[in-house]
Amino acid sequence: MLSARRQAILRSIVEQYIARAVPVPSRYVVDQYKLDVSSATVRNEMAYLEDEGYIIRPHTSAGSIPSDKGYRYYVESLHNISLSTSDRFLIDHLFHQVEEEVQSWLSLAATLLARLTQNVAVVSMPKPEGSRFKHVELVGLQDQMALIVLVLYGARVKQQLVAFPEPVEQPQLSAISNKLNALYFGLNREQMAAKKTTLSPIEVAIYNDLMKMMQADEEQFYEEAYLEGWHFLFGQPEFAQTGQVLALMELAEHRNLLKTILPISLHNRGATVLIGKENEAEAVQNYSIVISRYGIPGEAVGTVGVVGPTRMQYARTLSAVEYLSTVLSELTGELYGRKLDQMRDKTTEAE
Amino acid sequence: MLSARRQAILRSIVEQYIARAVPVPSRYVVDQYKLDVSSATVRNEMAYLEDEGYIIRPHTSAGSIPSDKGYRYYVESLHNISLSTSDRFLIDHLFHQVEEEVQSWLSLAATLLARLTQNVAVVSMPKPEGSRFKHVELVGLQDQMALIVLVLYGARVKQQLVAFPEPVEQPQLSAISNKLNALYFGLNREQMAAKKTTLSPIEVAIYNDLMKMMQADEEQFYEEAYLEGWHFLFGQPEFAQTGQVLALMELAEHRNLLKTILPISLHNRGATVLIGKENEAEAVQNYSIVISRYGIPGEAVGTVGVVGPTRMQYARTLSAVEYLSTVLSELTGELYGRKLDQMRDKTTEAE
DNA sequence: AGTTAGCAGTCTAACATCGAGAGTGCTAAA
DNA sequence: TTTAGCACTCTCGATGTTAGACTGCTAACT
Repeated sequence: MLSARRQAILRSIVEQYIARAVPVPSRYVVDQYKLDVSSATVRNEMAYLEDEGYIIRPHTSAGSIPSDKGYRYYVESLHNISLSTSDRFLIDHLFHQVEEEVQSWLSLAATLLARLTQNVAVVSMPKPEGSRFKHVELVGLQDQMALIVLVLYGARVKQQLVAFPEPVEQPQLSAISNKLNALYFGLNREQMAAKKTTLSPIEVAIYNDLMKMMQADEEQFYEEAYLEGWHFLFGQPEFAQTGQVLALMELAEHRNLLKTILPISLHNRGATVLIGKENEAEAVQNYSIVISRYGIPGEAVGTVGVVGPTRMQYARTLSAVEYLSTVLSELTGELYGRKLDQMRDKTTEAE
Repeated sequence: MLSARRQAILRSIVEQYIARAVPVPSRYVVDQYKLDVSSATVRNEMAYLEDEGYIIRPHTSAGSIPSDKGYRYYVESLHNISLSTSDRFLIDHLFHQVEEEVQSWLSLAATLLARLTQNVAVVSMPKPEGSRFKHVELVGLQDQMALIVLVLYGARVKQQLVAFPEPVEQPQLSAISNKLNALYFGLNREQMAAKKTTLSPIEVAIYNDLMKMMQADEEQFYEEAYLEGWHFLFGQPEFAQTGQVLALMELAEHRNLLKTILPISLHNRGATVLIGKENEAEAVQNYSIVISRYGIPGEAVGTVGVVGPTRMQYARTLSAVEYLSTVLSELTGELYGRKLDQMRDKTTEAE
């Protein structure tokens, strides 16, 4: 446990480094740390902090920058942070006037989060563990072809083309969809497979497609996510050399970034912060990740978070991620037909 | 008109600069240009090319790099280019095993094109000028809420939540959708607006939503496009400083890049190449764009193309864009129920 | 007239040197 | 325990220098 003064000094170093991206000399700490102490005293304390690994010096006669451990200490010491009312108002306002479509919500959330935190934002779809059949519709496109529109629980809509060996008329298609709807309503994939019924060849073809679509839906957790705000990263002085961000972008384009990041949130309640080397994946060990699960546990959960330099505004980022997580939770709740107050119980409990 | 030798020299300079990204000295031109001439002769010719603005020298005693005009000459001199059979085979193969869903096609096309050309690929949705109503489906989600699933011509499916002032049961929803389907089948937005009928308040609410959805569909031309391959750009030596690409990325994230790029293809048949300053938008004047329209003129068209440094492999890029454009045209054709050979007539005619 | 050898001249990139400035670490005194 | 003060270290920008890469030009050659 650090003495109060050392804490204050560390805090000052972290905040100044976050703000200015330049090693912080003892003099600047004195300026900010109002109590009457000289820079020499601060230097002594800084020497201790350096020994303990909270701060690092680029070279002997330079100021200090926080280490991952220093950032961690700083983050742990944050509490009672919350987004400014004006930001909250902005978010609420924008969410009220956006289309009522999941994609729009997520896209808006990603854009907003990126803007607020000046970093890359990640928002994934809210998804139940497995997909459940709700409704299917068959729309004839031409003689031997139709569009399958599959509605799953959670207002997820899938579409796929299907070709038949022989022409099929719309009335017949409607009959088939009625039959399938009656048969499978409310079931998940296993239950549908277990259901023994005799189906015509055409129905079998459609049934197979439905199963494939539901499976694909379950697998595309990692695919359907919004990544927004790359250009902020390039603006940061630590990434002036393109090489630094290159690895991260490659990861992102191969969808591996999402596989790396998204599972983090699932094992924790509330927002999680991973700083630099605390990350398992090597490519993100120069970055910090602030991430939170949202949605209704057991029903449908998604992930919302931020990736940025370890030198990020943790307080602001944490509060932004947390606030957006509750907003998205409410929206998911509406989608799943829960009463909002029921939902609030579940999310605030996590704090 | 340049003499054959000057052409050959220019060509050699362009190709070597594309390959190595380093100013090309006269000696290297001699090495590649097999005929017996000395570097001095080549230098004389290079002096001419420089006077005429085909090449540029970074400084007095440096090799030369092609100017936009030089690239333009080079591109014009390309002919009979086509993608290697192995690449073509790869593309065909991958497109055969992908899901039959427009999004999958486009995403695959973007990824492939980015890989093949090592640059940023842009692929936009195939879209008719206006949207035409095909089918609507109403799925009750909870008492006072339903999901509108709107199918437009071109297998475009839109979904939106709608809330009612009072509970509405599924049978009533089905009745409404039947009525609307009978009423509006095959109409575009203007025709739907012109159609005078008496609608119940709930029907009016849905009608309004439908109109909004169709309008949004028409406007989202610029939104729905796939951009893939950013990381290649950062690998290029000319963009080692992040500042260069920053402007482009910002443009991309605000969707303005698409507004800039996509219209280019619409006024031309076949692939279009815009080199450096030939671009109108300032932010892309350091880049070249190779872009082509695809689809069925008058029915539904989309855009496929590449953005990269002016120093790009034009032959390869052109052929890749052109080939993917025909592949996507065929797929669009299937979607719109045209016979493939009809379609081929239209697209090859453009060459 | 076109070509070329040869060489002077130009420019860059890499490296070394230098000095100013910034900050520290240490010492000795308060 | 704190601090004034100073020697020491390191960076950064400026300046200088040199080797090497190419060119441009001239004069000779075919």
